[in-house]
Amino acid sequence: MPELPEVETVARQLDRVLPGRILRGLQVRDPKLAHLESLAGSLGGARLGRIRRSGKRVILPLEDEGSVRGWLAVHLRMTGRLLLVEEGAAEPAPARLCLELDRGRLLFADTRRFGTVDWLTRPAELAPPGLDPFDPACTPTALAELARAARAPLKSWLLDQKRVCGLGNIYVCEILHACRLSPWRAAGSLEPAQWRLLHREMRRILRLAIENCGTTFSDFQDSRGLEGSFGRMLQVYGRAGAACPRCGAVVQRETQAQRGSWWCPGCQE
DNA sequence: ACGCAGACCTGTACGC
DNA sequence: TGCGTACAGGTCTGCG
Repeated sequence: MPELPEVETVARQLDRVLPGRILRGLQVRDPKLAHLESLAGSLGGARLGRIRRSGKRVILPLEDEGSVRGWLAVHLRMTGRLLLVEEGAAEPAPARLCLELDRGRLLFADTRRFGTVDWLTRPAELAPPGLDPFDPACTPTALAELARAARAPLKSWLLDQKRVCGLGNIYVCEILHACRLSPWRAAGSLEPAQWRLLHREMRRILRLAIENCGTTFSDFQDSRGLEGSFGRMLQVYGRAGAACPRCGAVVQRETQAQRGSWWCPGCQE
């Protein structure tokens, strides 16, 4: 489910309440996360630091007297959720992992079990794989340079996290529609003005989605168990057969690189 | 460098 | 109601 705005939403919410809380215990409830079992004994008493996003991962630092012991890096993949459960409250969903805190618990719930949690100890491992859209280094020129001579379709190119990180299927479809660019267009064929437009629309749409706490298409929930409201603003994603809000043509869905692409043949080229 | 198939998992929606 | 099928926001590996 989660792309950059959803991960950012979760990280911001957790950052308001988690820093300073003490980890009392760690329960691994899914054998797929058995690699974390050795941490259960060693991390007791550690203090949570500032929570942030790196690419599509949520980073939870664990500290000791101000020095960082390491970072839990959570990738939510399709159905992962980080849910904060206050003292005494019932667990809203089956959890794969439970961090017991001095007050309450943080659950990692994840129906499809694709999500990952890694214990990182080297700062270099925290870096996102590609350019973050909000990184000052991510400029229209930098994007154009990265895509120079790329023949890959624009959509596949943008989904590759090693280039730009944070975009997923929903936001790529929405950004390309906003720019009037076809998902099938070769990435290396854009003019400088189109890269400027893409850069601007990418940031605008992601920022708007963050303000709306993300998109709940089927199962995204934030750390409070609430849905995001950006779904109401979708122009093309999931709207095959509907009229394009801009030109009125019928929105199409076609499979591209094994995934659905939604776009408007009337105004995207 | 790229596309594609298949994996990893489970739930939901839809057609018959 | 029940069964089968398609599909889902992500990413990896292996093959051509």
